Amino acid sequence: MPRIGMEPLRRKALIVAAIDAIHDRGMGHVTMGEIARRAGVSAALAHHYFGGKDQLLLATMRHLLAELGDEVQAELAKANSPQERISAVIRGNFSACQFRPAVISAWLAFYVQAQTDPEARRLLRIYTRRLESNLLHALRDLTSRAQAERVAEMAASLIDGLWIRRSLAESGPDAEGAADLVERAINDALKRKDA
Amino acid sequence: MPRIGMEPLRRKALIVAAIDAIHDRGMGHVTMGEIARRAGVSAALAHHYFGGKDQLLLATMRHLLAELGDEVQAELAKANSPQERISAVIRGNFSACQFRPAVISAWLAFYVQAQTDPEARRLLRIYTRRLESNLLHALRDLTSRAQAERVAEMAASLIDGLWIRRSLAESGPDAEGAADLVERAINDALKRKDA
Amino acid sequence: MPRIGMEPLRRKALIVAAIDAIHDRGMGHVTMGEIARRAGVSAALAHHYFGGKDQLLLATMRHLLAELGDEVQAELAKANSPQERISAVIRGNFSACQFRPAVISAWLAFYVQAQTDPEARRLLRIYTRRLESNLLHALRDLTSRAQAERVAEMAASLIDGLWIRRSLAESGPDAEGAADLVERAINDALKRKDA
Amino acid sequence: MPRIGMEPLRRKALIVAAIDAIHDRGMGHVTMGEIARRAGVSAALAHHYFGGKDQLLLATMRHLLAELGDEVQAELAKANSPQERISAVIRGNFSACQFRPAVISAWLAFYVQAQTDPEARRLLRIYTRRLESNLLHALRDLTSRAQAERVAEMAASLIDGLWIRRSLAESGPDAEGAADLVERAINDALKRKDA
DNA sequence: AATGAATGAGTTTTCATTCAT
DNA sequence: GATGAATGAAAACTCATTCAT
Repeated sequence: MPRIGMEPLRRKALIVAAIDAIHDRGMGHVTMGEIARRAGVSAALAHHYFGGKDQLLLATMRHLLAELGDEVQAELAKANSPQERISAVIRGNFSACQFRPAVISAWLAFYVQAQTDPEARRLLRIYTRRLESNLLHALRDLTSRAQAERVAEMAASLIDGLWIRRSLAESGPDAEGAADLVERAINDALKRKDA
Repeated sequence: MPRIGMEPLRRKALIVAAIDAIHDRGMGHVTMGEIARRAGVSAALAHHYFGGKDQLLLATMRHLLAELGDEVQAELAKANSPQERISAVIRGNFSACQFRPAVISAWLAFYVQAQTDPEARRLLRIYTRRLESNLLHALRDLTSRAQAERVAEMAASLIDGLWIRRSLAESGPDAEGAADLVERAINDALKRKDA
Repeated sequence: MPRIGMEPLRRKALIVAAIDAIHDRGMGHVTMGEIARRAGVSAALAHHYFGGKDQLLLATMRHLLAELGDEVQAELAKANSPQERISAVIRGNFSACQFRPAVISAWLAFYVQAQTDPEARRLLRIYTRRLESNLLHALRDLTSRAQAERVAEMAASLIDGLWIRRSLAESGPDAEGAADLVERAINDALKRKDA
Repeated sequence: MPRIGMEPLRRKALIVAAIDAIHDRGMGHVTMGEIARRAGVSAALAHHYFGGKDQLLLATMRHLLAELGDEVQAELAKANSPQERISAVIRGNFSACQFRPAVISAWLAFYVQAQTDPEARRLLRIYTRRLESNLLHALRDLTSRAQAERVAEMAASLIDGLWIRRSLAESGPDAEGAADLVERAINDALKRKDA
């Protein structure tokens, strides 16, 4: 029962299905058929819209990247001080929507993909740079450039590390706890005088 | 020309080949044939030795895990103070052999694997717990139990995060720099009085 | 924006597109989608007009056949002697419109098609017989029936052979040269006394 | 029941099966599965040995080309005069093994293939040049260079044309008749004084 | 012990064709 | 009349795995 104007809806449905499929089956075992089935369409349609498995996966990654960017921006828009901006970046990264198991699985899978696929690597580098740049920006008002860079790198690594550990955790730190942990580490680091 | 006593050598060669293959082709694209070719044996032999692809991959993971454990133990054996023990755990985790791109790729791939494969998950949890336990042990002599736990979690996350970021870096933090970064964060955290 | 009276134009455009598509992609790789795209319509429409891929291809063949017939008839209409009629048949077969690479490719493809498809075979036999009959007719006034038949067969084969070779040629005989070659061969054959 | 040393046998069987399959189904409809089934092996094995459909088809073409070359060489080896050499080239091209319907179909299909596939084109050009060169060589002892070239081109075209017509014929010229027809045309052409 | 031979099961991919609008 | 949407069916291709030697 084809209706017109379905394309964007199907694309979105396929991307959402891809995230879940990656979580459930593992990147190595996702098939177009599986993804399409979850999205309620035929594998042929998924091909038609995305051109192939790899491109569907990259589109999924771009979607995740954009969503994360939006989430951080939304938090930043509400911030009124350097402290609040730091907090906003951190909380954006740990927002409910990002910290879901399926999404974490997908991010991890893309990190793996990026080891071999140049386009995935390029996309992931954008995320990496943006995170560091956001942190650096907020820290610049609080300390020296040299220390700001060190702290930003530490904070970015910590965020990634908490994500990756979360993927294994039965319970582990919830989003709230993770954000607090990062903020505390930043504050501790900023107290250091000699840096 | 089969010779006696070849089995352990073949197994080792296959595991090393698996690590490289995962790095070069990506976990999703490694094949028994590819691994066997790199190891200079037939796919049938790889199968014969390990019983199947999944088991070869798990054996590779166990190998990595054991190697990391040995490396940390070797560092710890040389340590004579709490501070040195902390440093030993960190440096063990960033040792030259562990911080090679191919090895990082493989670890990442196993994190992904662990999302769906219970045995991989079990093995990875062993690593996680061992790391935290090692850190906790060293920190117990320097601070309160509550703070030691918080700092250990932070340090463990930081180590994982630096690994994952390293996998994308063109240059990124070298092993030395990564270790320093973690030690500094631990020291900063320990200075905090209220915790 | 559908307008009335478009059907014949669409049909023609699709047939022309089919010829080009066969040339560019090869008969084995032509798709309805490709042909329709070249003709600027949807695949569904192509289907609607012709009833299916096979029928579009057969229509294309009929078009080529008709065009060749017309061209030979046009030349014949101007001929006033047996010699001129022979020349007319040959020149009709090598007329500019027929000797284009895309058209040659299409003819070749239909020869292949005819090996398995009875309708294509039937159509191609019509061409074959018409060519031989045209030649025979012109030759009957110049020699014995037996020799006329032999020469006609030789000439027809030569025409087909020059076509097929032309399809591979970087330069090869142009239409003019090809026609001269055939005429000369016919004249040489007619000089033979004993036949 | 795998035995060693099967590879060459399988390759040959697959090539023979490919020729028959092309004849029966038409190049556009041959499938690896069909060819493999005729050869009595799995489609996977055909892939394993040839790497893909295109390459199996090219291998088939190379086989046909080599066979034709051998056949002409065998005839040439027995020839002791220019006249006999000409006859040898012609008879080699129409030898029983070459003039079988399935083989003719395959050749035709490769002509079509050559319109789009550079490798097929290259291979076919080799055949084309070899035929012309063989004819030219034999003719050089009988007439001027200029006339030898013209006659060689005519003869080569005639050979190709007789093949292509044969592919449609219910009866048509048998190998013997085709060879005679070409020889006669050559002799007629050589009688011409002014060339 | 080791391997070439062989395949079945499964995946991606392609495409003619159908249908609601 | 014309098309975007959608798919079933079939094809190429991949690969872990088995087996005779």
